[in-house]
Amino acid sequence: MRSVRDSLDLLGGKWKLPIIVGLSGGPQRFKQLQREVAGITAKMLSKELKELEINGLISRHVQADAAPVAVTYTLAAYGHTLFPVIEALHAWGQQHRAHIMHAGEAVAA
Amino acid sequence: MRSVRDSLDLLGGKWKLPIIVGLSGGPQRFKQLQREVAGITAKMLSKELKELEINGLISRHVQADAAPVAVTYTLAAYGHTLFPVIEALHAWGQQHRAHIMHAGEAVAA
DNA sequence: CATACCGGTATCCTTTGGGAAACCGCTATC
DNA sequence: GATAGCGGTTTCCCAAAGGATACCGGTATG
Repeated sequence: MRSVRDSLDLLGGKWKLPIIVGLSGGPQRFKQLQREVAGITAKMLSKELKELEINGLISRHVQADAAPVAVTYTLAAYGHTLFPVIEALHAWGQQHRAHIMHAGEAVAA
Repeated sequence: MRSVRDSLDLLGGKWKLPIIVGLSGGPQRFKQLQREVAGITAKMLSKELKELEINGLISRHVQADAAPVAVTYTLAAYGHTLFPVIEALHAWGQQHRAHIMHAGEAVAA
């Protein structure tokens, strides 16, 4: 219970988990990531990325040599430990969508 | 990704999951539950319980015959489908606490 | 030259989440 | 009669979350 709340403290809010999902397929550049995490503003993305980095879940790499200075964000090793959480959420969300589609029938409680 | 967000829509916020955890041990009366979910106010608990009930995750039972009208909240069958989610969150939170102790470096979000 | 992309930051604003405290009728207990 | 517990609701209020918009210097592209 306390541990559930600990997790929620780190991962709570509208965007943290979606961002991690967005990075779970591999490193992404800022704008790429913004497109992937549909609906997020640059301000929010920037802010959330900072917090995620502080907590060691992702890492930020700057390639200064590149022409327009590329920045990539990568899911850190510690971030990978969140996969079970994400998978559980993913599975439940999927199941829930199906559940809702079927709703409308007689529901015996 | 969309499914993760769906889950977050239903379960997001500070209290929904803690409340479900609080009910996972069996039915609880309102005040009992409030004591169990440490820190929650009656207003919040009342509001969150309504939303959880609307979404079919818990059910509310009134025993009007009893002396001071007992009300009990129970995790509905559908609420039980959240156990994998809760367990994942619980495990991660526990692990994270250990992780932080080990690193000797706690960073609050 | 104009436009667009990159990786953001700064400013302003609205919405919401959520806490504190008072109060409700009812009952049982001291 | 006073107090306490139950299951809440109501009101007031503040802080935080989050959205919209504009802007920055740099480069490449048409």
